[in-house]
Amino acid sequence: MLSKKNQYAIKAVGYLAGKFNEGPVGIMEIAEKKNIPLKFLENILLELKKKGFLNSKKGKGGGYFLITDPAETSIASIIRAIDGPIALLPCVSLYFYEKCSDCNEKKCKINKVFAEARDASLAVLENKKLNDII
Amino acid sequence: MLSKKNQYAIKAVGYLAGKFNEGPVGIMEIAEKKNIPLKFLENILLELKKKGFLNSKKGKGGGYFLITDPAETSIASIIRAIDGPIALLPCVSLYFYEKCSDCNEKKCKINKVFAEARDASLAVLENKKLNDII
DNA sequence: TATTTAGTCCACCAAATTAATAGACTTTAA
DNA sequence: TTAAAGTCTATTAATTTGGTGGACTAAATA
Repeated sequence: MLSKKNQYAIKAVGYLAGKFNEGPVGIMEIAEKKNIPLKFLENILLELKKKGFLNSKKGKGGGYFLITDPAETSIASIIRAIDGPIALLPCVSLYFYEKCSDCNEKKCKINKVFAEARDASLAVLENKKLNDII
Repeated sequence: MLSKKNQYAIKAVGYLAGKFNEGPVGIMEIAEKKNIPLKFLENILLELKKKGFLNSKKGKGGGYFLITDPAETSIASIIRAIDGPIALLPCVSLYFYEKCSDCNEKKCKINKVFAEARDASLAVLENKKLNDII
């Protein structure tokens, strides 16, 4: 299961994708429309900004806006930015790999099964873009 | 990512699957072979016993053993027993479903994408059995 | 240029969950 | 009867989660 933070992040970023190229969207508007606690949302948007998905404009009429192309930004990339690994085990993660303490991955069947599950899941999450969740 | 507990559970149950019908396996043996903290493993095996996957025998020569057929016991069922939902969002979970506060699931594209990811992942995890990870 | 609106940033907190440990108790084989 | 092995309860430590507070900064506009 994704963290709550990540669930909110996806909703927020989906909302911003729907307003791509329409100027800054106020954080209050996103919080209200998507039912996200304001200050929690602040943390999330800031993090997405640091990770390069969003930018913001200060002052009156300011807000957040998507800077990556929603037709090119995968759902997987958002999940990785917030929660990290998508794989179910560290030893099959592509971006956050950690070796098992006790198994030989060449032979380990657990590794094989979970690599297959990861591939199946990523086939969807890498392929689907923000445009697909507007 | 699965919880550490679940990662250990899968290793342990995989080990027991490899000794199916060979009598009780001591908890110490599992802990050592699979590099799992003994007392933590105790919790895990007890939980798997309560959920109906294992049984145990007390006293000298005792230990734990699998009672479900490893050819029929899916990886998905073990994950559900320990961590609960496999889906990435509550609103697409088959066994632990929770409604979103703010979206119409008939229309929600987020729901659709994550349902598809869930199906892809489950196609593997439901299909792979304990026999496949010995 | 003063005021107001709105985002930035940093620190903090409480609750829940996760990971792990301790130790007394029960059962069973030899 | 004793030693080996699982049972059970409880406690603890660490981490994550979900959230708050408040001072600060930038920009529009009156």
